[in-house]
Amino acid sequence: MKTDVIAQVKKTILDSIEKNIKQSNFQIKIIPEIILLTPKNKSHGDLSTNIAMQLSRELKLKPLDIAHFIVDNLNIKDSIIGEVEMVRPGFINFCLKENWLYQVIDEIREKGEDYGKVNLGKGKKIQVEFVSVNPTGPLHVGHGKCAAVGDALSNILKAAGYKVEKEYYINDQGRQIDLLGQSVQVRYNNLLGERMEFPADGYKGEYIVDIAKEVIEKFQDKYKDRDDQESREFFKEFTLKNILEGIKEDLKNFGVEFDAWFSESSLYKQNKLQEVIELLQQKGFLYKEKGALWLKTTVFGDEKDRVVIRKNSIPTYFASDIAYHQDKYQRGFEKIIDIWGADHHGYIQRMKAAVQALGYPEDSLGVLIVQFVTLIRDGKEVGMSTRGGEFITLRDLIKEVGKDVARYFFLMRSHDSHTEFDLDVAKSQSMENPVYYIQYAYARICSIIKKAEQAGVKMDKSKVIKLQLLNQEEEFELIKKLSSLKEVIKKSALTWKPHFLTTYLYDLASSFHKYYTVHRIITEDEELTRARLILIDCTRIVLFNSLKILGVSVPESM
RNA sequence: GCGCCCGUAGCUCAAUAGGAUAGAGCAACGGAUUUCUAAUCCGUAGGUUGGGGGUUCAAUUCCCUUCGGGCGCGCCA
Repeated sequence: MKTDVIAQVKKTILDSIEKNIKQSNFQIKIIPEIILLTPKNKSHGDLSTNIAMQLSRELKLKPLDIAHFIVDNLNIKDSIIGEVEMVRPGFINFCLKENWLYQVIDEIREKGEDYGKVNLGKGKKIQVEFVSVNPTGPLHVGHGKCAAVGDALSNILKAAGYKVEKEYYINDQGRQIDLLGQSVQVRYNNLLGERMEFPADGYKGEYIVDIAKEVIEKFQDKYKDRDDQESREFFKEFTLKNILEGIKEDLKNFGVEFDAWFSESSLYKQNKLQEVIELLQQKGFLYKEKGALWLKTTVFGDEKDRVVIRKNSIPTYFASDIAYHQDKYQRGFEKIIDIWGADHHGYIQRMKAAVQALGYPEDSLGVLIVQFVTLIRDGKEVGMSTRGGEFITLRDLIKEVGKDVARYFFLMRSHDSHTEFDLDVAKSQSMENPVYYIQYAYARICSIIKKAEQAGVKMDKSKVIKLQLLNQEEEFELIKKLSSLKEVIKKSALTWKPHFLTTYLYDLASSFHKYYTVHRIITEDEELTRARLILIDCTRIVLFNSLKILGVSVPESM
């Protein structure tokens, strides 16, 4: 089994440095974590550490002197490590012999679809809950960004060795749902010529009328001019089901599949809410005031205490959420990630407080805030107000630009910065569009491999490949890029930022395109051709694995 | 008023868990194709990282302050 070359070299170096420091006369309490990273400037070597500078303050010595001591006593017997040098402030840089790059190729060939996986999570159970839009209307583009981020992050965490479950929480309960049912009921009656007053804060969207029309199609005037319990229940359920199906379908078309759909009303049916209130009562975090029941969230740093049961004895949304989160922990998740839109950020503190009141550590719950999306058309902002009439749903967006482009655009920037989504760029099949740029690299590789096969050069595992023939600058660059996938996955998983992977993919595609332009893959020299084919096939594998994580498809021809 | 996020090239954004000369794309200008897909590649130009302090050997990154933009501050969800 080919193992991770870089990881091995790192270990060798780290062990030696650490041993070295320990054996010295240095008076240090705790040795800081020694970090080896890849310098952006290649004249600084393949790996670099800043440990000498980190130690300099405590030791009151010049960083360069410390670096000298470390390097002089370095005992590294790894054939792959070449030169070691010290530079200005106190960096220690390691140059590796070119051999290591060929080992990367071997590793990729051997691991194939598993290349890029790391065991950071060690099987830890983690839940990612996202989208969770109230089922009172269709998904809009902002929800699409949450969906893309949540889905990609889940895939990244899986690749990083966590056991991940994706969940959607359905608020299928309470006043808003009653109101939703009523809205359709009134529209239904209106369509049938009945005069019935529309609820004051009812849902006014056109989709409500569409649902009413569907009721007519299926049930004609069966519920006409009725306002009894049965008809109300009927409209509520019909509408809920209808909208939820739409949401599920939209998400499916967007490439997002959830492992679980969790219904709020199930919490009530199973008495979970009552249980959690009693638990909090026992723990002494609840008190009565002004006829309502309050949770002492201020104990855990919230601005003010929050109501869980209203004066009218109806629980708040917050109460359901507490019960819901308790249920998550009871299902054995060690870590919970909630992904919310930016308009909910004010909710983080109270949710974290609730989790702590339940007895779980603060950082067991992580909340990821996804900033808003602005759509641009013809250089102008597209109004997103529901009333404005220009409202664009996720479904519209997918229809207009396609799933791949939509997903990529949502993932190419950091989730905590606003996304400016230019529809014209997204639709252009040109170099402006980064999605095509990356997919094109993949298609190009597939095309070359096919061509080589037709010419009789097949990638044969049994043949000995002379990887040493890969000695061009562009080839080294490309292999180095290939080697850094694992670091990228690791970083994305630790910071919960999928955009690191997106950026990486673009760079990788760029390295390949450059290589392609300068060198021919299929040459007169069969051995060279074989070596180069292996290289681009490895590139294909890495592109494939990364695009799969992002949920963007891989076309073999374009 | 209080809290959170953001401010980097003309525009949209990056910047490895504080690191070395702040990088891409678009737009502008100039080049490359008898070649495995030009949806590509190369070059030029473009910056006081909003302003001002501080911490550090080292700050776009951390702290304080100020300005500008977004969002949130219900017994709504």
